[in-house]
Amino acid sequence: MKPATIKDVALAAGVSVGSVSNVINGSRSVKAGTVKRVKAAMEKLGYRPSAAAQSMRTRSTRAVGFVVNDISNPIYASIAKEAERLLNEQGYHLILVDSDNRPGQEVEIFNTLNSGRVDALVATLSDEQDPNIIRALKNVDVPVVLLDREVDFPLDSICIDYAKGLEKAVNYLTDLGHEDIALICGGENIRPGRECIKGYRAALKKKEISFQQARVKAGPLTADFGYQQAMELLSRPERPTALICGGNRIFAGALRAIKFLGLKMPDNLSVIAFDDTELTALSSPEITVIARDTKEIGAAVGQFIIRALEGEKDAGFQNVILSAELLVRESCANVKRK
Amino acid sequence: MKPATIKDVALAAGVSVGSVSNVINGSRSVKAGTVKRVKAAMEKLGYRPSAAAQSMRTRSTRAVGFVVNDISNPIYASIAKEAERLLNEQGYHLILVDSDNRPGQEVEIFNTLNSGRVDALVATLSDEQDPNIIRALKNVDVPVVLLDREVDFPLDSICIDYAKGLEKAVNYLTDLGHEDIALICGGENIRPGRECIKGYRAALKKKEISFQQARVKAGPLTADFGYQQAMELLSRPERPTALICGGNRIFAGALRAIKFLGLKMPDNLSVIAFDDTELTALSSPEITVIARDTKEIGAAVGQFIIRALEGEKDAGFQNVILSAELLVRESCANVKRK
DNA sequence: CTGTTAGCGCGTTCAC
DNA sequence: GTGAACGCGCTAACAG
Repeated sequence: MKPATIKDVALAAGVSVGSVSNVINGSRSVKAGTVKRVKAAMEKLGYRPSAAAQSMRTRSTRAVGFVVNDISNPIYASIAKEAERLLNEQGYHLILVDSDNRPGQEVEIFNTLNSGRVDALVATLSDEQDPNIIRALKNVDVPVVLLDREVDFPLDSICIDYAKGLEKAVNYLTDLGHEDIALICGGENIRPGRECIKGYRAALKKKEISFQQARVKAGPLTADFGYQQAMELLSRPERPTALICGGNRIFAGALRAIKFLGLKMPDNLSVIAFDDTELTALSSPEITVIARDTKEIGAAVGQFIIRALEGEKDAGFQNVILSAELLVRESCANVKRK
Repeated sequence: MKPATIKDVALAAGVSVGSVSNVINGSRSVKAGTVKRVKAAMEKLGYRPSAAAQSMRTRSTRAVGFVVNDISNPIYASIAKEAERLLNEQGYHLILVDSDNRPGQEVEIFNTLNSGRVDALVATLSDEQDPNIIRALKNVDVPVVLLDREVDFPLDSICIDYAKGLEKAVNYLTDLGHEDIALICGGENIRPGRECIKGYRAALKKKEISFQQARVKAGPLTADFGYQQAMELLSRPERPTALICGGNRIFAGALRAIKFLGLKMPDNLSVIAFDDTELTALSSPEITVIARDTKEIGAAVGQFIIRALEGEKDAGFQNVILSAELLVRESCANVKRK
C-alpha cells in the first residue's frame, strides 16, 4: 500500500490535481466548498505532499543546512537555536550536520547537501586551507554563510574579533603582574587561531614583554589537543603563571589537565577561557572568559541566510565582525613573585 | 546559468542518458572508454545528480534524521557521533534537528521530515502524551527508532534502565546515612521521569524510609526547571541532605542554584547527577553520576536504523534496555547528624 | 474559479 | 553495450 499522491486526492475529492495543488499552497483562491472536500480527502487518505517532487518542481526545499565542525561544542547549540527561531518565522527549517572535524567528512557533506537538499548553507570549516574542502565549498551552488572562517574568495561571513578579545585578556593578566602567559589556540589554518596569536602578540608587544614561541601551542580546536598541550605546558616546574585557552573545547581539555596535575586556580595558575558556557560559568572557581554573544551570532546567521534567500540577488557579499568581551570572574589572581 | 543535468552530460560525452546513469550508480557494466568520456564530461560541467530527482525516482534519500528535544544536551552529541559513524559506513548521512522541547515544533519537524526527506528517523519526544505529537509520529511512514521514550503502540526503541540506576543511587546515599533525599527529574509524561520516580520509591521502600511527596519535583528536563526546583528545595533551612538530579540539564540548573546559595558539596549537600558529561566530570568536586554509555547507545541507534533499512521487512519491532551505572566520585559524603 | 497539460531531472524498462 | 521512451509527484501556465 503506497502513500497517496496528489492524484489520489484529486480523484477522491472529485476535483482536478490543479485545485488540490492550489489548496495545498494557496497559490490561488479556491471555492470554500472545494477546499473543504479536498481537505477531507487529504485527511482520509493520510496524504502528504512528496518533498522530493515539490523540490524538483520548485527548486527549493525550505531547508537550511548548518555544517558544524564539532557538534559537541555547546556554542553551536545556542547559535543554532537562535538562528532556527528566525528561519522558522520565514518558513525555513534548520538541519544540523556534524563533520566531526574530519576534512573528508566535510567534503562529503558539502557534496551531499549541495545537490538540492538545502536552499542555503552555514558552515564552520574544519580547515580553511584544505584544497578538497575549498573545492567542495566552491562547488556549492546555494548561498553560503561562513561562521568564524575566512577564505580567499568572496563569501558572506560572520566573524568574531578574537584579536581584540585576546588583547583584553592579555592586558588584564599583565595588569595582574603576569609576564609568563601561555596560549593554547586553534591552528594557523583557521581564522580563530590566527586572530588569537595576532592579538596575543600585539598585546605583549605593547607591554614590552618578549614573545616566547614555546608558550604558544596552536592546533586543532579539540579537547584532546587542549589536554595534551596543557599537560606539556603545566607539568614542568618552570610553568607559566597564566594560561589562555583560545577555544571552549581546548579549555575543556586543559581543565582536565589542570585537575589531573592538582593545580589550583587562581593561586597556582591564572586561567582565561573562551565562551560563556556552563563549564566556565559553573566551575569552581568560575572562569574568566572571552565571550561572544551567541544570541547575536545566531541572529546574524538567520538574517544573513534570509537576506541571501529572500533579498534581491547579486546584492554583493556581506561580512560582519562581532566583538568579544572579557567577562572577569574568579580564575585569575595577582601573580606571586618568585 | 543553470546547473548541468544528466542530459547535458550525455550530450557532452556523446552518449545517451541511460549510459550516464549507469556510470553514476554502476547499475550495469559500461565500456571503459565510455566511462572515461562520461566522467570527463561530468567533471567539466561540474555536474551533480539532483537529489530531488534521484529520490523521487528511487524513493530513498540515504539520509537519516535525528530529532532531539534539546540540542544543548551534550549527551546527544556523543550519541550522534557514534551513530553517524555506523551510518556513514552504510552510505547514509545523519542530520540533526532540534525541537527545542516545543511540542508544536516537534510536530512540524515530523511532518516536514516525513514527506520523503529522510529514510528513517530517530527521535526523543518532548512529550510522550501530547496527542499532536503522537498523531504526527503515527503518520510518519519511514522507520522510527525511539530514544529513551515509550509509546503505547509498537515501535523500535532504545531505553535506559533508569529505575535500576536510581536504586543504586539511593542505596549508595542511604548507606552514607542519608534519609532525606530529594529528587528533581523529568515529568510523568516521559519515560525517564517515570523510571526515576519508580526506582526512587522502590529503593526507599526497601530501606523503610517513608516517601515524601514534597521531596520529589518532576517537570521538564531543562536547566531552568532544575534551577527553580533546586532553589525551592535548598533555600529553606529544613533542606534535604542529598539531592539527585534525574537529567544532565536539570543538574546544570541545580548546580547554578547550589552555587548561588553558597552550598558546599559534599559537606552541606550530597549530590548525584546524570551522565558523565564535562560538567559533572570536571566540576570541583567531581560529581557522582548515574551514567549511561553513550557509545553503546549510539551504536544501538546505528544498528537499529540499519536493520530497519537494510534488514528484511516485517521482522517485527525491537526494543532494548541498556543499563546505567553509578560512577562514584566526590560529591557525596556521610550525612552529618543533626 | 477549475480542468488540462507540459515538463522538472532522473532511473529503468524495453528494444536494438 | 547502448539508446529511446516512460513515469515518479508535483507546480505553473494556459484554456476554459
